[in-house]
Amino acid sequence: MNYSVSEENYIKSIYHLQQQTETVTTNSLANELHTKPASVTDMLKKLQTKKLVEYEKYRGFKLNSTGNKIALNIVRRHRLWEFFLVNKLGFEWDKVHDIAEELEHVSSADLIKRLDSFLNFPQTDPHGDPIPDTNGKIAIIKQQCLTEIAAKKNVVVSSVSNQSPEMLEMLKHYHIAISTTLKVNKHFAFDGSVEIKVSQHASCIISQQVAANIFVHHD
Amino acid sequence: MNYSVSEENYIKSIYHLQQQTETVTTNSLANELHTKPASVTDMLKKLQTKKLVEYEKYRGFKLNSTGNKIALNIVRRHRLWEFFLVNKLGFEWDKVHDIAEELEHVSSADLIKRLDSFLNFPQTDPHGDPIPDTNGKIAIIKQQCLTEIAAKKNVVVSSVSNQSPEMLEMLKHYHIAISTTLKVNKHFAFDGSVEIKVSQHASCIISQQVAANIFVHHD
DNA sequence: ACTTTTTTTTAGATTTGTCTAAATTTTAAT
DNA sequence: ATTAAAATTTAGACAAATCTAAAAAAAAGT
Ligand SMILES: [Mn+2]
Ligand SMILES: [Mn+2]
Ligand SMILES: [Mn+2]
Ligand SMILES: [Mn+2]
Repeated sequence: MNYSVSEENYIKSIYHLQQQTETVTTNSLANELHTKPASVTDMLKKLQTKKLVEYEKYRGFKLNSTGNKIALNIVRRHRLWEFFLVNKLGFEWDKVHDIAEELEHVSSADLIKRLDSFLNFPQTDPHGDPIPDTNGKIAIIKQQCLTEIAAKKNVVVSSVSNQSPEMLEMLKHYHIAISTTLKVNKHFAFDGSVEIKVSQHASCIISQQVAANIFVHHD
Repeated sequence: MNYSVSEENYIKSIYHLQQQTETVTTNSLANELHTKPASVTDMLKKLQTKKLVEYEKYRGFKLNSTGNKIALNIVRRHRLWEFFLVNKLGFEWDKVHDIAEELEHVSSADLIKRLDSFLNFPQTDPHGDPIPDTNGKIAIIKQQCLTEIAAKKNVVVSSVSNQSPEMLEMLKHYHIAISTTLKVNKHFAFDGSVEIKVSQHASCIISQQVAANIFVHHD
C-alpha cells in the first residue's frame, strides 16, 4: 500500500517518539509535527482504520508491527538520503535534515535499492544513527553519553543527539565529528564539565551541556 | 515564492505544450496531466491570479515570462535528476521519468546547485534534451528527424522523442543510443523506411515510425 | 444563417489535511 | 472527595485539488 506524505510524516514521528516512551501522547506528537492536537486526533483515527497503530481514546497510542515496519522504511530512506547529501553532495550535516525530510517521500523502491548500492551500503547516517536494512532490521548501537564515561578511557564518537547548526559549530571548534577518537581526562564536579583530548590537539574542556549530547562507544 | 506540486506540474506541462503550439488549450492540458478539463480551468484561474499565465476565457493560455522562468527551473531539476538516475544509479532511460517527476519538486535551491556540480554540469539529459541553466537559459539544439536526412550523410543521434520502454528495446536492438554516430544509406519510397549503418554493425533497415522519433545533428 | 458538435466554463460535491473553539475525559492539587 | 488544571476529543469550518453534470461559448457543418 501507498501512504501520503502526511501519513508518512506522522508514522515516522510516532516511531521516533516511541524510542523514548513506549506509548505516545497526542500533545507530544502535535508538538513534534508542529500541528495542533486536534489534527493529530484526526490523523490517528485514519491510521487506526488503516491498522497501523494501536489507539485507545484518551490513552495514547503506538505503532503496531505493520506501522513499525513502514516507519523503519521511511527512516531508512531518510538516512540514506542524508548520507548521500553529506558524502556525495558535500553538505554539512546540519543542513541535510529538511531536504531528506522531502526526499524520503519519493516512493520508488528501486530508487532506494540503487541509492543504497551507489552509496556502498552505509550502516549509519551522517549523525551516527543506524540505517535500517530492507527488512526493517536496525542495529542497536550500544553507546554511552560522554558524561557517563570514566576518566582515562578512550572512546569513539558514535552519534550526536543535538544536530543544530550551533552544535555543529561547537563540535567543529573542538575538532569533534562522528567516529573521532578521544580520551576523557577528567570530570569536574563543580559544573559537570569534562576535560577531553581529541587526537593530537591540545586537551580542552567541554561543558556538561555539550557532553550530554555526545554519544560514544568503546574501542 | 513557493509553488505546490500540483501548480508545478501544471506550469511544466503548459511549458511543454507551448513547444508545439504557441497557445495551449484546456483539453490538451487536461489530457497531458490526466485530469479533467474542469480541473484545468480551476487551476488556470489560480495561476492567473498568481500572475504566471496569460489567460482569456475560452481563448486558451500561455505562460508569461515569470511563468516561463519557473517552468524552466522545474525542467532543469527534472533533467538533472534524470541524469543522476541514469549516470549514477544505473537506471535505463525509460525508467527515470516517473521518479524524476517526483524528485523535481524537492525545493532546495542549494540541493540542485550541488547536484549539478556533482554531475559535472551536464548539458543534456539521458534523452538528449538540453538542461536549462540557472538563469533559465536553454540551448536550442538544431536537430533534424532521421526521415529528413539526405542519403550518405553521417549524423549523430541527439535525442529521441518517444521514450517508452518499447522504443528503448527497439533502439537497443539497433545499437542506437544518444550520441551514437550513424550513416543514412537510403530512403525507401514505398514505406518510408530508412537503411542505416550504425558504427561497425551491419547496416539495417528501420521503419519510418522509428525513424520519425530519432533526432540527429550533423558532425 | 442555422444547427450540431466540440470545447470550455460554472455549479456544486468530495477528499485530504488542517484549524479554532467548545466539550469531554483524565490527571493533579487541595 | 472535590475542585482545578491539563490533555484529548468532537464539532464545525476552511483551503487545496479534484470530480461530475449542466450551462455557455466557440467552431464546424450544412
Ligand atoms: Mn518528511
Ligand atoms: Mn540523521
Ligand atoms: Mn512532477
Ligand atoms: Mn528527459
